[in-house]
Order: sequence, then C-alpha cells, then structure tokens
Amino acid sequence: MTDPSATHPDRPLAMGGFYAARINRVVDHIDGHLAEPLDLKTLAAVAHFSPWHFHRVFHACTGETLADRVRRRRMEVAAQRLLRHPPLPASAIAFELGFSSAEVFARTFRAHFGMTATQWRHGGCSGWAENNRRELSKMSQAQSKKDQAPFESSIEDADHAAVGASPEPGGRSMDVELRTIPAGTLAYLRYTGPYGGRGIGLAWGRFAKWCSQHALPQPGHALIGIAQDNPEITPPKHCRYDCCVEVTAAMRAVGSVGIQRFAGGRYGCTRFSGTVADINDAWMRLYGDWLPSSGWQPDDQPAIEIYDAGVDVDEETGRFSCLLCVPIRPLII
DNA sequence: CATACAACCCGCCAAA
DNA sequence: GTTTTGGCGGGTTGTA
Repeated sequence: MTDPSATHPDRPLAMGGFYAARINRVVDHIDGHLAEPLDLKTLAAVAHFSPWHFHRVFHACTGETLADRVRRRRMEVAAQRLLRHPPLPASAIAFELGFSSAEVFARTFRAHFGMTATQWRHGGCSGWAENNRRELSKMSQAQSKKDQAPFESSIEDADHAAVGASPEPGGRSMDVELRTIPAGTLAYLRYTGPYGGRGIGLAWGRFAKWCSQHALPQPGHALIGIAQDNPEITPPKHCRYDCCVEVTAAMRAVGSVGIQRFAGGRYGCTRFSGTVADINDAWMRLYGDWLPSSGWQPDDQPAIEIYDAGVDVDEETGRFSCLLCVPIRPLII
C-alpha cells in the first residue's frame, strides 16, 4: 500500500515509471476536457507539479510539449468526428473542441495533417492512414532488428493470418453478439507505442504480475484491454493501450498503475482467437465488415478487448483468445 | 524557482 | 453560405 510517488512527489530519481501515474492523469484529463481551456496552470495542478517544473517533466516523459499534446488530441478527435459525422459543419466540430473560431481550426488542421478539413473528408484521411501504416512497419522492422526476433511477426504472418482467421472473404456475418456492459472503475497500466508489436504483450505480462500481487481480478471480473487511440489517425509512437482490471470504487492508484472510470454502454462483441499478428485484421473486419451492415454506428468511445479467460498466451503458437467489443449506438439520432 | 526574452500561436478583420 | 487563407497586434509558451 506504500506508494513512493505519493510520499516523495518530486524525487528526481527513477523518472519515467515514477511520474507515469501523474502524467497519465494529465493525459486523461486532457482527453476528458477537450472543450475547455487547457492551460499550463490547470494541468500542472492536475499533476501536482509547479507549472514550471511540469512542462519540463511532461516534455521529458512524453516527447511532446504540453501545448503540442493538447493541439494534437483536439486535431485527432476532430479528424475522427469529421469522418463519423459527415453532415456536421467543420466549424461546429471546431467549437465542440474548444476552438474559438473556424479560422483557427482551419489553420491548425492544415498545420497538423498537411491538408484542409474538407480534403480530409474527401478521402485525404486514407493517405494519412497509409503514412501511419508505413511508419508502423518501419518501427517494427527496426525493432525486430534489435531483438533478433524469436518469431517474426508482421509481414509473412500476414497471409498466414488471412487463412487462419477469416473463414471467407465475402463471408456473411461474423458471429457478433450485442452486449450492454455496465460502467465501472478500472485499475490500469498504460503502454504508449505502436499497436501490433511486442509492447502490448510485455505490458500485459507486467500487469498480470501486479494483479496477482493485489489479488486481482476478483471473481467475476475480467481483464480488459483498451485501445485509447485510432491507429489510422494517431501516429504509432503516441498510441495508448491500457491493460485494465475492474476494481472497487474505493481502489486507489498504486505506483504506475492508475485508476480510471469506464463509462460502459452498448457494444458489438465477437470472439477472437489468434496471434498479435492477426488481431488487427480481426478489428478491421469488425469495424469494416460487420459494423456498416449491422444497423448500428460506432459510438465515440474506445473499443475494448475483454480477456474473459485470462491473458495466457500459448508459448508454442503465440495464440490467445479474447472478446473484441466495438462501442455502438443507433443509426438514427 | 524567478525572470526575461524570442518564437510561436490565437483571435480578429477581410477576402478569395 | 461555408471553408480557407492572409495579415497583423497582443498574449502565451518554450527555454536560457
């Protein structure tokens, strides 16, 4: 129960992990309050840092300055909404995200994405997504050069995956079940970096250890993975993935494991079984094939993975199983 | 940690 | 009409 970061908040030793929880609190606060002014003072207060010290620490921990972070998140959410709410004027989206005028929004959008909001809506987004994919494969091959790859993941496994995972290309309905998942409190360990590499698996390993030390999960509670970012919009190095376990509302943050609320809601869920190389493909089919023909539309929440049978990965094959759940809402409205 | 300074960005008006 | 760009003053941010 002793949390060193709580008793010695400004100890400069042991940087990253030490500050992780406080940085995460700020990052989550930003995402939850994009419509409000997010200046240095208020955010420093959230992190319990002095404003001056804070932007230094934030920059060192995340690689971007605070203002850059806030701008990027506003841009990424705006980009998402431009696609998901086609009839909505860009200016309306701008105001929802705290921009005081359409001009500032237009300028900021071009500076960030290298195209206008209108171009983004008319297909420019796919070019951006393509860039992210290129960046991702560049990162993953740079990494697999570093650790001399016990099992190669990305490229040659891809067609392997297509055979194993998808029964039929045009195959009718994947098996999707609608579920209403109740709200709750989650303890989480955050990984920030490219989806699809080894990072998420390593994070799960650390988190599973933490869980067992804290007698979690409690009976009836599953482990949940939350992809906080859309990898087609957010650059790989900034993508967040939270390894989560449901806890009681009284639970407090410990070390680098933080606490967040889960809003709950209605989800379309399908069983996944395969390796990390396959899972992106499964997500694409859920979003790209099932969702459009389902009579539902995606809700503005992150998708989640429910590990109802634990996070055990088969040592031999690298296979694991979980439930992929996409947040949905009715088409009308 | 305070101050100071330069660069950057926001907000406003105008216009394509 | 909406979106985008240009120009410019004043305020904020980033860093020494």
